[in-house]
Amino acid sequence: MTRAPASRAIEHTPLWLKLSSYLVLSDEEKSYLSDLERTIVREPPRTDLLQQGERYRDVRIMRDGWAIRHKALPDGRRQVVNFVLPGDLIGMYCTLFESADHSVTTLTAVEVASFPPERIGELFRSFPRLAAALAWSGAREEAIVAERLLSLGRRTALERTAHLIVELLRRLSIVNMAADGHFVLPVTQEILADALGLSIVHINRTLRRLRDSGLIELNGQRITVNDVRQLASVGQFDELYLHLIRAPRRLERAFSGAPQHHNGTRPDGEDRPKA
Amino acid sequence: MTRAPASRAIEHTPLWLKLSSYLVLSDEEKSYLSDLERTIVREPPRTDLLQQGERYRDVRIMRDGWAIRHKALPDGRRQVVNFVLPGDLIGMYCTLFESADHSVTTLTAVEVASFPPERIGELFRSFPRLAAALAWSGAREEAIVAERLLSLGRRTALERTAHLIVELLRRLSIVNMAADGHFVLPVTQEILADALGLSIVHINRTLRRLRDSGLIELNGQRITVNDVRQLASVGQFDELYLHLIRAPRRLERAFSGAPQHHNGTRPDGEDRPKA
DNA sequence: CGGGCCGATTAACCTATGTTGTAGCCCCTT
DNA sequence: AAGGGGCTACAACATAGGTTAATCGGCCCG
Repeated sequence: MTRAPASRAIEHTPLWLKLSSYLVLSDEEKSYLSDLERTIVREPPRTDLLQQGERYRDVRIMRDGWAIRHKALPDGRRQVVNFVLPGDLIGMYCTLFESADHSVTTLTAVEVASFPPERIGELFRSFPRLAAALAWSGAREEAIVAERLLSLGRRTALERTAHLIVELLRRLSIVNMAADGHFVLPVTQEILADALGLSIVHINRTLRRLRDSGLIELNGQRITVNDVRQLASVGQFDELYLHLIRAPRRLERAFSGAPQHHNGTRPDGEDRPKA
Repeated sequence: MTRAPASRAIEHTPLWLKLSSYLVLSDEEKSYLSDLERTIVREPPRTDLLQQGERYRDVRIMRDGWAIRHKALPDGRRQVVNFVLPGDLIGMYCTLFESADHSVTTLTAVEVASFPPERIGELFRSFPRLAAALAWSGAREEAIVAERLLSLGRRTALERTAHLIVELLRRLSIVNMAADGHFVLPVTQEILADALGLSIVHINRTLRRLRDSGLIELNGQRITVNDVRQLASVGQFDELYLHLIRAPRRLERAFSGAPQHHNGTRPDGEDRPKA
């Protein structure tokens, strides 16, 4: 692992990009966030950033590169739960738990920020809007996992594969890593198989069908989506679950006040539901 | 829907039970939580508490009864994402989003508490430890979904089914709804099928195998697990993912201080990682 | 008492996907 | 240049699980 100074201004950090699509953050929040990303670490491909069963680890913020979050059965069968892209958090949840129930492994060389879990408490106490924004980010991740569950449970191999490709395309464009329907997919077919609950042979067959039908092109790790519309329709892709829309105004309002000490009296209860 | 006064003291509320297995909460936090559960609503079976695509809804806390969280494809195929048991939150995440990406439907008559989403902001601002505890609860739920993803992707029908039964048994015992390996499973085989990504016929076959091998017994909706150990081993069940262990002490410590105003200066940074 | 509906059950048959095995390609290392 | 490892590709065969359809029992309701 290599250490390196933070090279980008916080405004160009993928996490910032992602969060600010959700909330407008204040200068104080911005500077706190940038402090969290102060310690930058580089790791080579195929490094475990977190291991199933592990007790304790720093929280990481992915800044550049790809990783996978995966779980394994004792006999070696493996499921990729999600792809970790720039702007995603690693082990955020794990700090709330005694030990990790999944592993995170890099696919490419990555650049991650790293901070000790104690700072999560600090964050919740002092920066409630930031805490809520991170909860939002976690919720969005869970929504992605739930959608993948729908894929594995109820979509055919072809549909699943199409769906995943469209999802990655959408997620990558948020952080400016995809343009014109093509992007780099630094992934072996084995990993795709483990993500989609298929055998490696069947993933191969399925990709072939997608190529033969002209929907996608593959050149090494570069994938080109020729017709996003049609691919999305094959995969029954509905981007609602990615929750790319800004927070509802009513919620913004609920967060807009200054943080308050709790003092035993309950905040104004005049907004009770219809009696 | 029927309104009813809160009948139980907060200490016996399932949410309280669940959260206090995680954090020791103060009296102030206790009274705020009890205030959130002030408005109680009863709903009959087969009622939608939340609908995919819906814009806005109160947050609900399940106090009694069962529900399912599910997603549907346009053509009607359906996946049950999770079972909602007493102590679980409904739509908590959805308030952070513009609209819901899943539905929640009751299986039995239920008793839920209901509060407007604005109070989430209030909660984050004034009760950071409570906010963290709810984030923990959300993280735990996502861990359950991820484990189900592993099931659908990599476990056989028999393993999946065994795994789910053990999971429900464990979750129900936390809220005192299972004893001696038996509990009420208010669920049709169609719902089980939708939860496990199987056809209804195959669920039937699989349950038969489990019965024939003497691992479980079914009498109407009552299910009895004769040998939890063995059933868990069939399902490759490892309860790590349920995160039933109390919060690590280091995190308790991080939360133990009084809430602080943020003031632009960063809280002590002396606990940086090894340099 | 006679529908009629819903859910469980089972049989017979079918297919999507898994398994096994072989080959070729690319890229590294020596 | 030879060898080896990792990955893609594809053919041949095997099977877990899906589909269709029929039966049965319980329960509600007129």
